[in-house]
Amino acid sequence: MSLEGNYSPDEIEKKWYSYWMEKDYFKSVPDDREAYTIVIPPPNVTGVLHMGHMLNNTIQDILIRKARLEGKNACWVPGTDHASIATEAKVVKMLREKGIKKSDISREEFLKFAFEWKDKYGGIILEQLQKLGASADWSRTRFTMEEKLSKAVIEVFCDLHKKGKIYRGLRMTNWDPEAQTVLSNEEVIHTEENSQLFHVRYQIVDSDEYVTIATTRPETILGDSAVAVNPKDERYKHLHGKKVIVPIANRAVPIIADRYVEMEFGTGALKVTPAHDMNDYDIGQRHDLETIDVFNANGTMSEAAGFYIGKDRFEVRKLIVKDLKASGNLVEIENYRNKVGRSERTNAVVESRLTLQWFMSMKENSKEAYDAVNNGEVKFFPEHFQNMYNNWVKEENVRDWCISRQLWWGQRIPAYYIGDDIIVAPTPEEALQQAKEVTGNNDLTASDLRQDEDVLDTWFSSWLWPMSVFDGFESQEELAYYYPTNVLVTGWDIIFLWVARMIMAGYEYSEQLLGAEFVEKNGKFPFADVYFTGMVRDSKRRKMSKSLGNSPEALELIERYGADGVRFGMLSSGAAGNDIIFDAPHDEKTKKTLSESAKCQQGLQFCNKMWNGLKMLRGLEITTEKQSDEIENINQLAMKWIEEKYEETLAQIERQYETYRLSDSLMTLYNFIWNDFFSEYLELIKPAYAKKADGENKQLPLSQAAYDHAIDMYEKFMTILHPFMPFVTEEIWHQLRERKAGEDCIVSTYPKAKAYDKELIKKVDAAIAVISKVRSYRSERGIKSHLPLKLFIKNTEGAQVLLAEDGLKEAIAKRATIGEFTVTDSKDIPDTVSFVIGTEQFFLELPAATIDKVAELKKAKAELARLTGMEKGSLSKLGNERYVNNAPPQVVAGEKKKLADTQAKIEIAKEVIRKLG
RNA sequence: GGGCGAUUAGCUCAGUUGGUUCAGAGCACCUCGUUUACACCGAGGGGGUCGGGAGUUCGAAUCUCUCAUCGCCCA
Repeated sequence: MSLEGNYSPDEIEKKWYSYWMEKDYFKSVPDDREAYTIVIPPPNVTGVLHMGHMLNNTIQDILIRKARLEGKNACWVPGTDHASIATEAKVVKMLREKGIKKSDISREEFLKFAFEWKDKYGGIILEQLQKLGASADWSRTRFTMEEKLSKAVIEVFCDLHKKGKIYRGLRMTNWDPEAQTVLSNEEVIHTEENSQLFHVRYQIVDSDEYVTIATTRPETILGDSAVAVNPKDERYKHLHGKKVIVPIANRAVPIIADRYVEMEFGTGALKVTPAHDMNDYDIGQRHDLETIDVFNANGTMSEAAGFYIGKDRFEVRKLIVKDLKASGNLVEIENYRNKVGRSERTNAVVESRLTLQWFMSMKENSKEAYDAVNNGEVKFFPEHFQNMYNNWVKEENVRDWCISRQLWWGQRIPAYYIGDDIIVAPTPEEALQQAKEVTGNNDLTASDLRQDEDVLDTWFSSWLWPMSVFDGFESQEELAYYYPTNVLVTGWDIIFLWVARMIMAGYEYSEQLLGAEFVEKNGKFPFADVYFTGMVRDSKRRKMSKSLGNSPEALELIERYGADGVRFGMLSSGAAGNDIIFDAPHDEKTKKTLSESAKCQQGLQFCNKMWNGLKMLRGLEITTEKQSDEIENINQLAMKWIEEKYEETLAQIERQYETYRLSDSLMTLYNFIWNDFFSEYLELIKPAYAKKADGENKQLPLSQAAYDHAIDMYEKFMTILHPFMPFVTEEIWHQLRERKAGEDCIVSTYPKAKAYDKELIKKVDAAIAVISKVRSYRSERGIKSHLPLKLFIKNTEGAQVLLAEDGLKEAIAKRATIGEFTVTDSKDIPDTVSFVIGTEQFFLELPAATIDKVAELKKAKAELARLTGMEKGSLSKLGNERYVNNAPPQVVAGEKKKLADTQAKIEIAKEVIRKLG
């Protein structure tokens, strides 16, 4: 690969990814090393890569790559989720396009189509993750509905049933009329929507009087069984026990008194529809009311409604309003905002419906899950998600988990019915055997048993993921090595759907599978840490989604900026746990979000910067001859300093990793590489140009020692940066020097942080400040950067200490273009301006015409005022006994030092003013 | 209705148990520079009463209370 031109990621990324795959670097098999394990949050099998995946998987990849570099046995298990509702919906749609109706084919035929579909489109998202650089062990790719994992799900169902934790019952449930299945509470998204509140009057039986109720759902009037008022409500006391006529339906229903009714809401009278509202159902139970289900499964009006039969519920809302108006029973329509529950998957408005379903009791498991997080066995990052978690999982709030779904795509519930008996068994054969025992009839055959038609909730398979991907339910060999996993990286939106339930499964099964001794030693939890990523949002803070069209195309971003650039962009967009605002611009004309990003661009520019730095180093002439003392001194200082800076950076990054502050780590590293390594270090060692005898301007050579050192440093931070930007680092790693087989950045050694020399760093910081000050004067006065200037430093103890550092003086001279740099005892040097760095005073000689005495005086006076204020503050603090006695000694000592420094600076400022004025 | 979180520079955000110059970073912006790695660059610069108010403290961006605005979770 030539080093010409700018860095172009495309080819390089392809090359290294296939190289890593060939070398099997992502593969993990149990050995005697420490394991570092992450299981992927399995994306939907038919999904395509979106911004959320990129963020999430970038973070997982960083953690895995770092662990690998640290010599751990890093194992990242990829896979996909069968996503029953979403996938079934897609397959149904695909079949419809082929002219096939789901109702016309058998379960077996449907599943055949579904598996064909899955085989065709199922792997796409995983291939896309590879483009991002994900170093998952692809040989371990799992699927929640594959045979082994399904077997585990069925076993778990039977086991929990045996333990009495799974039961079947008739409950008010959430019904998705589009998918035509029941949903768990967690799959219903409640949002505020604009709607209307209809005031409808019901006539009192045998009276001219009416009672007016307010409802957002007039179409359910046909299912009314009562009108309820608050018992304390004076307005309606005279109506208790009377009856009213339900409009349209023309049925008489009782007026009942129930404390649930809020007197202030609407008219204070509530229509009660036990079949279609959770609260109404409860009222119905209390008052023994009739339950009239007026909807069919698909959300159209049922026979029981008696009117509008077969029409959709929202169409009926309009019709019924019209009819109510015509009969004079519509009193008022009020605009209103109310919470509407929609299906997470189909976005259909969810109906409450009384259905017979399978549930899992949450009582015991939720308590364990609560304790796990609250006693610190499982740690959340950021911590505050613990509050949200506790709120859901605590005993008084948690509700039983509805686990059956009226779908075909999923694990079929292993429950078999014969007469009134329910047999739960892992296989039909075992079910038959049990049925014979239960009924006492030995002549039963398989056809006498009817298996439950429903499948299990997708999450009922994903909650086992950290165990089932290691085949933990059939053999414990791998599980014992990889379990518990180290960290789970996921979005906070599935904290209840998934995270809480995996914790429950961990506590339910780890001991059962691995034994008491194992869990005693290693813990029952499925993961030690949970890193919650934020949601990726657009500039209006809306969640990025396909339907809104507000998301850039993930793959286009990778094409444009390279995976490294995109990883950089994702990471620098926001801190852990916070939602991240992704800065993709908007095309005003087409209203579309462009697949562009300034932050990803910055990432690509960073790659380019490193690329060009390498180019420069490689282009230098190298010599083994001894250089001038001046050059040797500068090089020595630069080398010493960058090593200390490197150690400082490393220590900082390590601290940030511990709390998963990965964006901070990347920025720390970015600053080190760009500012310290390139802008300071490399500029310090870079040889100057000199006129040769023939008049040609030629760059001097660089000493071999300095070159080798630069390459060493470069190599070191390639390893540190590798987890964040794997491709560019691997490429540069190989460009830095000839490599033997297997000597690759991805498997290089991550260094351990060491102590570093803070004093040296401070001294060089001061030197950099001097250089910056000189340049600032040049910039203000329009003095060319290559015109040498004279610089003086006042001879003090501090100055001696500073200049005792070999090379420091020369370094300042080189970087600030100082012709003469002299230590002076004089207080007054003509044609100079004076400035203070730290506590040292410097005088910079400038062309007389460029010195503005008035401005200098003004500056000096302002400085004096600032310093005097600071002195006053320090004096009052130190004069305060309570401060001196209460504040920690090092703080007081610091304050004393600050005062002394301030006072020294005040003297200098006064001196400067005296001279000028 | 119950709960959680946020409010710091034009934008996106840090600020680690209250304490050394703590008011920061990146981007954006302004000025200058086409010097020989990189204009996807270099040098320099401007910019915030830390949402308002009160309190605790020797000391508050940080702790407490309160108000305001915004976001989220669960009913």
